[in-house]
Amino acid sequence: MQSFIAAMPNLKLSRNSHLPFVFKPKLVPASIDDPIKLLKKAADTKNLRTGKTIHAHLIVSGEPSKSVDIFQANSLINLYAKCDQVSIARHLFDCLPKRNVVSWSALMAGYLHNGMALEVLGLFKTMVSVDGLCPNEYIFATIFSSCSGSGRVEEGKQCHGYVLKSGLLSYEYVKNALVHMYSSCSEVESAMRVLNTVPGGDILSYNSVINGLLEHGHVREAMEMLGMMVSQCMDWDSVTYITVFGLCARLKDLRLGLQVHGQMLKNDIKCDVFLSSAMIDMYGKCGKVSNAANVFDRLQERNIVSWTAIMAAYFQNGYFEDALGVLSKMGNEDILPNEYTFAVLLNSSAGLSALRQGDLLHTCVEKSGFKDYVIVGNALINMYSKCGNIQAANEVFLDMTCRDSVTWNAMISGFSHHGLGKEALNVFQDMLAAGECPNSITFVGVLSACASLGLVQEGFYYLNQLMKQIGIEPGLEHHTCIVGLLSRSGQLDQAEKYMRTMPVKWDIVAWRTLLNACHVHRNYGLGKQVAEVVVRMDPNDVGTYTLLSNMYAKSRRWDGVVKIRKLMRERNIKKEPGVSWVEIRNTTHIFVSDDNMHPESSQIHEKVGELLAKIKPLGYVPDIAAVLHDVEDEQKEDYLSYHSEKLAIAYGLMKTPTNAPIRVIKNLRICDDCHAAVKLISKVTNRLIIVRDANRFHQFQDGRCSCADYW
DNA sequence: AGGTCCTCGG
Repeated sequence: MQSFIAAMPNLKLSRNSHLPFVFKPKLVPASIDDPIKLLKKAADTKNLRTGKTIHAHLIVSGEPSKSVDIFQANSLINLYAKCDQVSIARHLFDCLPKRNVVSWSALMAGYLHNGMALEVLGLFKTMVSVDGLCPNEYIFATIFSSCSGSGRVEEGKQCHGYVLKSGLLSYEYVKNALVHMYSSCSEVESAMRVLNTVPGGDILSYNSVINGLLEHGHVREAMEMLGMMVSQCMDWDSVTYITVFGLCARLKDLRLGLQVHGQMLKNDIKCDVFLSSAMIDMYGKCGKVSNAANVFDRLQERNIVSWTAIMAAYFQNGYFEDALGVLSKMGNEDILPNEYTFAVLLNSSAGLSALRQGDLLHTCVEKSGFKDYVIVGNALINMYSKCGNIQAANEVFLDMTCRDSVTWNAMISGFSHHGLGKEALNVFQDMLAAGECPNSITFVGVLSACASLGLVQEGFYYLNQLMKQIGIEPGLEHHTCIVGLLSRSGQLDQAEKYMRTMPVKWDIVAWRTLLNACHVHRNYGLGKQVAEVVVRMDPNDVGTYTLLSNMYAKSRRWDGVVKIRKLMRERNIKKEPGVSWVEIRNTTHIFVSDDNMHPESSQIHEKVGELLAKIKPLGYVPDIAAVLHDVEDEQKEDYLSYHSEKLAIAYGLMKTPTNAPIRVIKNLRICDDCHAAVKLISKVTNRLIIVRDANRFHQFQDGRCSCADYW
């Protein structure tokens, strides 16, 4: 095998490995009985070192005059292909004087495993047209799989015809691969036709079809398929369990999930990293974090996917700190995050509005080279947007080389939440120009943008014309946007009429939108009626009582205020205290209205007094009507000064450089008085102040707010 | 001597 040996480029063992065996003969038996068998074993266990040693042995012991042993050559190609050394496999292949079908199939499988599906299709053409070889069932299994990987259904369909005529479709491997090709290329009908009309086939085909259905959102059909599979009494393999757990996760069907878990234990299925991750995911999506943590804690073997799955389970159930905490535990075991991990971490930071944490993660993303993954870019946009830094979100957006619909939606709704309707609509225009198809989420952002700009006609145009054209059925959330749109422009009666006449099953969010509008437009008559509806829908919602009591107070109906307080006492509803927080360097400072817990409390109060004195000449009048009537008049102003957001902003002004923006997060809606005060504070201090309240973002700058006094 | 299915984000 002389030419073959000479062609072998990478034979010298890696720098830190042992010297070639000729100097250490005891490492390898003097003669190898069955090198083919050993090479197969090395390939199957991905043991490149052993494989190379055997290769070396073959070179040294080979008779120079002997011609190439095709069996040995194929085994070597297989070895390097399996060990992710495709270029070496290719080199050996190219140097072969003669190749057979096995040589081709081994090499093709190597390319396929390295994600180079198109290369496989090219090889196939050469094999047939140049070498004139006849493809067999092995080749077609690989070809169909390559078609799945590259989305080349047309080539796959031609091969489908061939395997049908030649009878190769009777091989289960071929049939499974074909079914999988159709399933993954969203031709599920064809997949089911092959599955049902060609005799034979096994559990793998069912796995493929159910997965294909799930991936394209046909959950009901996937469930039906599961039923058919169960009725055929097939033995499930571990992929079936993974598939069915995926189905449970999608349906959030905990009962089925537990049942399948039980069956899995009974049947003594080996739980590998794939299966355990699917289980963690299922429990997470079904809201059972404790079960997910249980599965995770018992794992013998964990990989990055297991870690990301448990992290995601915490995140999806609102345990953002726990999700972030997983990162350091991972670090202890020297596991490095990947793009999915970063996406979960960034979204957890977004959930906490932890800008500092998000910034740190952004740095890690840049350093570790994951910044160009779409899911990471999307998560960065989401994080910056939810943490109140919409400019940074936009920078990430503009910097992205590859965008998907989630990217566009994140930017549109980000601008909308920040009250930047114009920017949101511009991004929407760019999205259309870029050829990205909007979906129903896009239109929620677009309609909210119309609302914040008061573009009533445009809003209706998007709802009735454009959405129809694209084929998106308006849902509850779109109709709610219309309620907001009408309300915002002051057409409260129209909004109320829209809710009364449209055949929509309105939820509490829609009613609250109308209620808010009544509050902002001081239409307390309608407001009180709407509030009654909201209270009936959720008797425990503190916000509604607060709003209602506020409306009574503003219309000086103290009897109403008393009534509401009595109602709240009876129903044992406690008023949630106002809490605001602000991040200064590495620390989050928390302020609760009316308390003096902060160590610098007296300086802060002094600062608030100073600020209020500065803005009074600009027209600030404390809104004492908003304060409950049983408080002494001279105390009312004090009450207002100690609102948590005022304390947090004052502290931010004390502790940050003069040009730094201040970001405050508040648990409740910002009150009228604070809103008016902060506008003027932004003017006298010349600062950008961003407040995220329970509903939205307020960007205060130069005496104005991005919400245009509507929130 | 060679081949197929699967887990983590919105």
